[in-house]
Amino acid sequence: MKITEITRNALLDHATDVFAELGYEGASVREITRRAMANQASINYHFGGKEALYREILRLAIAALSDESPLDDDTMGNMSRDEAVRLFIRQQVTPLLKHGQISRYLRILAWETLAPTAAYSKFIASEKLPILDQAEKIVRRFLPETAGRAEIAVATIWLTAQATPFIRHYDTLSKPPMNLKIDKHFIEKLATDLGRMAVAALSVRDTFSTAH
Amino acid sequence: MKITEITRNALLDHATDVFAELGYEGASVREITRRAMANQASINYHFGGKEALYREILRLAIAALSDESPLDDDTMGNMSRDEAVRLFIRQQVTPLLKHGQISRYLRILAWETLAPTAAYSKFIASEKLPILDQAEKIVRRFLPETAGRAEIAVATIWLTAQATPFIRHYDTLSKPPMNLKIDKHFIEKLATDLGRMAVAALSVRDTFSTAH
DNA sequence: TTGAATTTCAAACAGTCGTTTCAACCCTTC
DNA sequence: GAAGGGTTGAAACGACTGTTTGAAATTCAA
Repeated sequence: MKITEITRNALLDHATDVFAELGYEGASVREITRRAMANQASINYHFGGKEALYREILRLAIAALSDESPLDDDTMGNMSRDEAVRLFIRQQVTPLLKHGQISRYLRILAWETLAPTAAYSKFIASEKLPILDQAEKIVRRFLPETAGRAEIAVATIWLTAQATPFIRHYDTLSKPPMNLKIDKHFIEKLATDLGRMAVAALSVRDTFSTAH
Repeated sequence: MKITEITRNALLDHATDVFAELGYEGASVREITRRAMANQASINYHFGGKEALYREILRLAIAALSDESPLDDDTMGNMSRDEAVRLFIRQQVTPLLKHGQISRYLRILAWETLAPTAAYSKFIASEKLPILDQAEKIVRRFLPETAGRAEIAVATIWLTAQATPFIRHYDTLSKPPMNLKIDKHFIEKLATDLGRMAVAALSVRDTFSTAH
């Protein structure tokens, strides 16, 4: 590996750390270059500035998180609605497994929900996240035909939020005093339990009409 | 009202805005004093510094959010487990109603979960939030006696997270393109639906044993 | 109204921020 | 091995940060 790529990769790696810890504004060029043992001006040379470096990391984050979407419309249509829910939940939970690899990306995106950067806004303007669309399609199969916009919106948000607390509370689970081992077995059980609970919760919305 | 209290209150009010928008680090003394139409040094004079002002706002936030906890152990023990879940959910959802009054506090606390300040750490060290305890007690009534630590932890986190996405996505719901009116009727229906779904989901954990 | 205390004000301080600069260095290629 | 472009290095720039300062203005009691 060329020496120029070494510093470039070191900058990317440590910048991901710092951005995840402190957010875009909180991360300083000096701290990133200090950890990467690179010069203070190296970011401007290799990437063209702090924001350009952040854009590159955002690109890697989106790529790493979106390369696994086994849920396309066709396969989803051929499943029962219960199976669709379970697969959707499983898809949301599995990132926990390679937490060490993508936890930094998840945390960077968490920062974006609270303090959206200009770089991120431009990003999602071009890229579209089909998660909400998928969730809405699944949810519609449980709600009655007469369901209004509000009901659909609430159920959709609810479904997309079933897995997020565990990603958010990863540290709470894995560190003292809980000390749970987040391994493949744990994820498997979590996906199974959450899937069954979600099916049960959504099924309730079907048996009784909630319209007034 | 004395003129000194006017500036003091203006500082508190606009500082709450800025802290909610930009977080503690992102909020600048100059921006706060500019909005409050006060002098740049007024924060140091009235509160003793930026951090002291933030502590005061944290104190107000905790007070505003904790004055409403109708769920003590006694009343909860006299309820059926289904009623306990529904009341717990309702308690979590109701802050949405006076969103205009406490949304800024909620957002400040959301910042704290991502970037905890020293002021906040000292705060929660003395104050304890019984929400997790309440949730765990409720959850235990649904899980089998043989349930392990992991199962209880997962279910507890799940229950506490049922209402949060709607508080987090308040803007998504109330602003275009959704434009849902978050009024008393909406909250009532949301609490009812979420409560029924949560009961259904938790009940599943009881009917079948999940132990291997 | 006078006089003392409180509050406001503009200016300056030391520190950090991202970026620019240009000489010094490394490494490839001839 | 020397030339040349690619890369690194230390220093400096202007803009921003929270805080301090001391004089000016305002408020309140006598």
